[in-house]
Amino acid sequence: MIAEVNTKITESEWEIMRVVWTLNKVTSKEIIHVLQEKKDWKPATTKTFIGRLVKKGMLHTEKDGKRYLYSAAVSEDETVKNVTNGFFDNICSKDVGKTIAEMISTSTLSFDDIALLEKVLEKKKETAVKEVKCNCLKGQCQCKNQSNH
Amino acid sequence: MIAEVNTKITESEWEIMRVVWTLNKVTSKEIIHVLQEKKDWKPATTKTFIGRLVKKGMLHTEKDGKRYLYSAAVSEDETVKNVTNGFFDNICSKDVGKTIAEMISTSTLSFDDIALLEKVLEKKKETAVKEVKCNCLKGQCQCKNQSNH
DNA sequence: CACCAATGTTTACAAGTGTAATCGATTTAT
DNA sequence: ATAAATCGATTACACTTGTAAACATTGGTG
Repeated sequence: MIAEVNTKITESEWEIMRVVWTLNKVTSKEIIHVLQEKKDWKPATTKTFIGRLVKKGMLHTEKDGKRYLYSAAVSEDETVKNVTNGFFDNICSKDVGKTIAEMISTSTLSFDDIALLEKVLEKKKETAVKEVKCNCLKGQCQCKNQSNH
Repeated sequence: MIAEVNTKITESEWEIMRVVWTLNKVTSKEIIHVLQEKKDWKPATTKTFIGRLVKKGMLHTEKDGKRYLYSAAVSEDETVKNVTNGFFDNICSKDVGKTIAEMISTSTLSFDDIALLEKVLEKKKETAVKEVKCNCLKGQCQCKNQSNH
């Protein structure tokens, strides 16, 4: 069986992972250094999070003399996907489109981004549905509120 | 000064809020009933979450005889926006577009959704930038990894 | 080779979260 | 009017998370 990786990630752990994703193979010293500036964490604090991530299986370790080189056991993409999925679970699937629209409106995007999004949308037409089915249970979204029999 | 509302919301609290957002003005009994099915929570559990939400200022109460009628003090839209903002804080602003594209790819969308998204994108062109500025600190995203001087 | 500095491990502790029982007040039914 | 049912408030408790100090180990330096 595959070694189980706990993909749930906390806010602080995310900070660590970002450094690892960026630098690929890092020592704790480097992570500590980066986060000391950004988050004003004491070295000990960063160490704690590193330790927890290793235990969770989200960081690989490779011995390098006295210390370890840390690397990511899960990709950033994968993690982002997990989080977004979890988030979309909290809203009615009918509202996902509207919510994405909202995100677009409030984000800063480049022309390239827009082009990409247009392309993706174009492609999406192939698999678009007439109406998204609501997956909520009665009492947890408007669609099923009035007349769902 | 405005009564402070703590907008941070936990997974379980979302469940409660969804019911309130849907039903607008509810008794604890109704909330309990809805969530007993979905989450298999004991009434006491639901009560705890309701209490915490009231304390946080996310639920308004209005006395109705012996009991209360609960209503939302924050809108679903607002809450969704808060959560997405928090989420986007965890990735490089340069990657927001790509991430939204990813969301579109993996979501089920209707033709109407796509039309809406196209419209929003069209509008977005007015304020699009040549290149999104990366807001990460060195060591936390690739853009600044190589040559940021 | 002994010691020091660096690095990982253990322990600590308060606050938040999930889960729930119990208590207390009060409305409603008998 | 008294008992029963209901509903909010209080208390409980384990686990997670943020924050960090103290401790232990060990590779490199003098």
